[in-house]
Amino acid sequence: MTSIEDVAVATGVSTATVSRALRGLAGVSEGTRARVLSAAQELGYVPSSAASGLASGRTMAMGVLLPSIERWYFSAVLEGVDRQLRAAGYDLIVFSLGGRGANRERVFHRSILRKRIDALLVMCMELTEEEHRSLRELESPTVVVGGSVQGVRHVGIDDRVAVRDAVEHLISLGHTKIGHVRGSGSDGLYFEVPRIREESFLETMASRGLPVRSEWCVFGDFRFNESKHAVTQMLSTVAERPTALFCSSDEMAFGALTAATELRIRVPEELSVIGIDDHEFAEPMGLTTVRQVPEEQGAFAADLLLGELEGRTPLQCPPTQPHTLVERASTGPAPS
Amino acid sequence: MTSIEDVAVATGVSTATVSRALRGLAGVSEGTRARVLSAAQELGYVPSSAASGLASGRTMAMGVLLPSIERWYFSAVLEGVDRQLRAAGYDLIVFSLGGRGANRERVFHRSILRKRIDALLVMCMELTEEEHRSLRELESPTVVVGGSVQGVRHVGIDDRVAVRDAVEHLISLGHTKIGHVRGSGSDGLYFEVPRIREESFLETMASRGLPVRSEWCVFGDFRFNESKHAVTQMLSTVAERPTALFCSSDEMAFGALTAATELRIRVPEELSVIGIDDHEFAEPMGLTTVRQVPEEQGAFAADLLLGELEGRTPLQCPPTQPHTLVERASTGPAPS
DNA sequence: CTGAAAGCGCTAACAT
DNA sequence: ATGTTAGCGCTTTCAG
Repeated sequence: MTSIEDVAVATGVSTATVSRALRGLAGVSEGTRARVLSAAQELGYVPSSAASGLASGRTMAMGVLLPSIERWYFSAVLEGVDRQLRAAGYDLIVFSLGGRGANRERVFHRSILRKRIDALLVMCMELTEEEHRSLRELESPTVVVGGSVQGVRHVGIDDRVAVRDAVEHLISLGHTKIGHVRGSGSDGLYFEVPRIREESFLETMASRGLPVRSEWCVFGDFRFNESKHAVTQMLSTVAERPTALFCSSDEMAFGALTAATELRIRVPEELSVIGIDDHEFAEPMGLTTVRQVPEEQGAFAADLLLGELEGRTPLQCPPTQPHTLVERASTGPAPS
Repeated sequence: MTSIEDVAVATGVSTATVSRALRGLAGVSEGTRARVLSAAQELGYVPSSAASGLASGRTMAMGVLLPSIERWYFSAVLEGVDRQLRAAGYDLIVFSLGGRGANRERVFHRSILRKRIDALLVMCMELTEEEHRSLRELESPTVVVGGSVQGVRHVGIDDRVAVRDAVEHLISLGHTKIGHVRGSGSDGLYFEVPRIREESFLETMASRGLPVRSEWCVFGDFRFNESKHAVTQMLSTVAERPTALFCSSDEMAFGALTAATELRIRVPEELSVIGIDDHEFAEPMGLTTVRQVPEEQGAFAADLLLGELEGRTPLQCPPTQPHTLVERASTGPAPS
């Protein structure tokens, strides 16, 4: 590998000057900079991140800790994070717990703390007190994306209001018999979001004086398949059917939609379905939903962290991210 | 930060011994090792990856270069890669081109080559000759996952055969009027797979003496929405409809399914639909498809690379990954 | 089995 | 504007 030394020799300057020139620092004459640049180019020189990281204390990499990569929300956030990071010349290191929390300790110690990252973005999970302390000692700025977590600032929509908007949309269409398809965090990894969504559903119903029937509330595990089964089961056994279903995520709403189709229950004439997310499939499936844009959330969070790494003053309370009701064909007036 | 020096002092041994003890190398008495371990534990010592990377030349990180994170196949592969890496104590660095190939040069030089990774897994895209050379100089083992690429070994299914299996399944059901929903790589990032799938469709049809009608072949861009529109358009304008549709991916098959539903075309009575992938939604949507398991492919590729990093002899031709036809409700006998 | 010492390749004062 | 000089924290010969 060609090192900074080689470039220095080739240009006839010191390594310090090469370093300065390459990083665009002030205090290098234009002539020298040009010669350094071309020599570096010529030699195919690429600085070693390990060496510069060791010397400068900055790794130019950011970590993202998440429960799993594959879920729509997570990969979308990742996409947004990556976009900003790439633009800023930072690398993205992914720490996935792969659905299980078991190896979490190892992830944290063997990876995150190894001075490999300058900042950490945590997706929808709580850090233990000890993990927090470790990060504070490392002085790595941290932010949570997606689910509010006590004591840590977070970037995300206001789930409470988003749910209320969804449910009130149903109510405004005349629905009173409203069921709920809820999720939960696998292994308690991101339990906050499903909980808040359920609470808000109950609150909104209560505030409108509408009863909630427990047989209309089923568990869809944030998944299409689970939701489809649960909803099928519910719709085909219950004495009286709900006229609308609020689903805590679009994927579960897809399940509800599919269940309805298979049971020959017309949507929205007999059953309205609303979700949350605006998943890529929501539009083609005609699903009414509350849109959130995870990619933007990820980008926002990444920018926030990036800003702090560049010395901007820490933002203690990032602004709430926007959500919007998107009306499509899956909701309609309650049957009379 | 507590350094190896601190641990050495606390234990009363040299840093060299601490290093050996912590890494489990031979030549350290059990007593010493135990004392070192407990001191390290006590002090909360975590080795710096930059320092050890610089000194040893191994970063304990692997890179994954992909066109975008969010597409199902990519994130699923990533999940598999991460699983194996995590188990081996390696970190995962993600280089996403974010759909556009523009910043590719920068990604490569500013990131990949910066001695930040020990090996590179490339997803579905070709490396330029120069990129290859760079990696060879770095001596980083490389492998491509998902689409065969000339001159580089790759891990993936045999797309040609997979497509043939799908199409022959339709033919065996008596279909002769078969259409195709094809994809393509965005910006030529992963053009190989869609091309092979299309070719194989044509070949299979030809080999059975079946004509291919160009008006039945539409472009779905590997997406639900595009596919739905294209299929809707096609089915509602064509003089005679096909009785079956082979879709180059499940997501496009979902689009076809949805299009059919909206047009009140019964599946599979009037139209059979088959995809490729076995996407998470395929089962609940009742889609017949050819299953591939990207997570396993990613894990396999990661293992392959990991093995070489540990000195196992390079595998020039990784075995073809398996695919299986999964029959569900979306395919049935051709209408008579 | 353990220690001393020489770097790995770069950055960051401090000089000039 | 540029060079000198120390390290950054670890690994790795080479001795003992």
